[in-house]
Amino acid sequence: MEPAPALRADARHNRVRILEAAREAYATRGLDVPMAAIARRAGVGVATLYRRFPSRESLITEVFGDELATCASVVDEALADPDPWRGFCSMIETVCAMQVADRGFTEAFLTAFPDAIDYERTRVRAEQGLAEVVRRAKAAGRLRADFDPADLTLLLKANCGVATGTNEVAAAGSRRLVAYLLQSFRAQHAEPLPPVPPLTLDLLHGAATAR
Amino acid sequence: MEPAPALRADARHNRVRILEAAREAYATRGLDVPMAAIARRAGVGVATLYRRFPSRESLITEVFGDELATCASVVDEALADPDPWRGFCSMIETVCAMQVADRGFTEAFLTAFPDAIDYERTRVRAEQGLAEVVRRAKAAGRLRADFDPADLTLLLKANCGVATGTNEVAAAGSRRLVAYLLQSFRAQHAEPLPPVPPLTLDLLHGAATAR
DNA sequence: GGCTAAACGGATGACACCGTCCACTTACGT
DNA sequence: ACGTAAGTGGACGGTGTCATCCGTTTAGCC
Repeated sequence: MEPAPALRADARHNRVRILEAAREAYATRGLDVPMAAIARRAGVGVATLYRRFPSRESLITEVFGDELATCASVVDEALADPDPWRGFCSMIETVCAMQVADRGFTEAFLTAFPDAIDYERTRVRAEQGLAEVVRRAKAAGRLRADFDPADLTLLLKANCGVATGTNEVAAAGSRRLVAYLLQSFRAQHAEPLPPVPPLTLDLLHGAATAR
Repeated sequence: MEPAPALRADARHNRVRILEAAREAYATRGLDVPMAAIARRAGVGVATLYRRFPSRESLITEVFGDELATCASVVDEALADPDPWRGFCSMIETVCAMQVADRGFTEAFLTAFPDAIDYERTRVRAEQGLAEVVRRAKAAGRLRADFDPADLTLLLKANCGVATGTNEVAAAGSRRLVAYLLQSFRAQHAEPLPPVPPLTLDLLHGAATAR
């Protein structure tokens, strides 16, 4: 999977610089930063950037790959928590805080990853972990029975909407939204029932791609 | 307020066509549609469009003005409902459905209206109505006491996040999100309390502008 | 040290959109 | 009917971004 043509030392160095610059830029200014800006920030020429990452997409994919890994680790933490409900909640809070802190991350979630084949594995693992977190929380009787794993995607997308705008306000808004939603998710509060067909992750994903 | 320089008949006609075209375009493709596309859709030249609406912003402002008026009428309906809680709920559901159905409307809400001086009056009226709806619902004991009118903005922004992507999926997601949130808003469910400082509308508005 | 392929960076062409300018057309008052 | 001012459409210059090409520099091996 890695026939890595063995980059020269300076090339490897620059590659890292580019990734760092891209991550910073995406985090602060969102996903559609000019390639030239990233190159400048990284202290390299545009050509270097394009040689290393043939398309804008491949760069985004690469950067986002790391973030996705972080996500996966958050899921693992949730599973490690002895209290299933606390794990569930703090997982959600953490990811939402990440979304607010990093605008690019947010957009990447919306825009979906068209060719994220490399991450498919990570993604699947994350999804399985997620399903397990949900299952545990339900089994503990704390999470309402009609909660669907896809509701997490829903929450994430909702949080994206709140995450626009800047820092503190977005952060406060996000925390409040999450607090509200977590209350709805609790088993004790399970009202009649939300009369809505749960969405599958695939559908949401497909829609984002098809846009 | 309307020294209306009395447009010629054909000009008036075209103006309407432009507004219609713009509304359609914004609804389906979002807010950043090329001016040329709108002109073509309206069957007029680009110059005509620019003469009628000096800047892209002024066009958006104009189109959105109508939508805002619709919004205001929804608030009035809520106030007219003898059951405060039902009015509150259906108001939210209606507006959210509108957001999902019209992508431009959604974006306009996020991007804020920098020079919407003309609408200031409508906006203020809508906000006052909103506050009244909230007050009534609280007085009826159905809406939790720590609910802040700004939470409506929060909900709207969250719904924006869900509204991206296409039609049915977005619609289903939105309905489900709203259902969840409405449950949290109910007085009976008022949990310990969301430990989050309520946001003021001004802050949210300011943040969107400052972006 | 010196050679070579890898890596570099800036200049460059292609493209899309914005907003203006100008020569032609048409509504409408007399 | 006809003159004129208002209205119209398309062409055009300006700008910003993408992605490539090419002459120059440099790392790494002998």
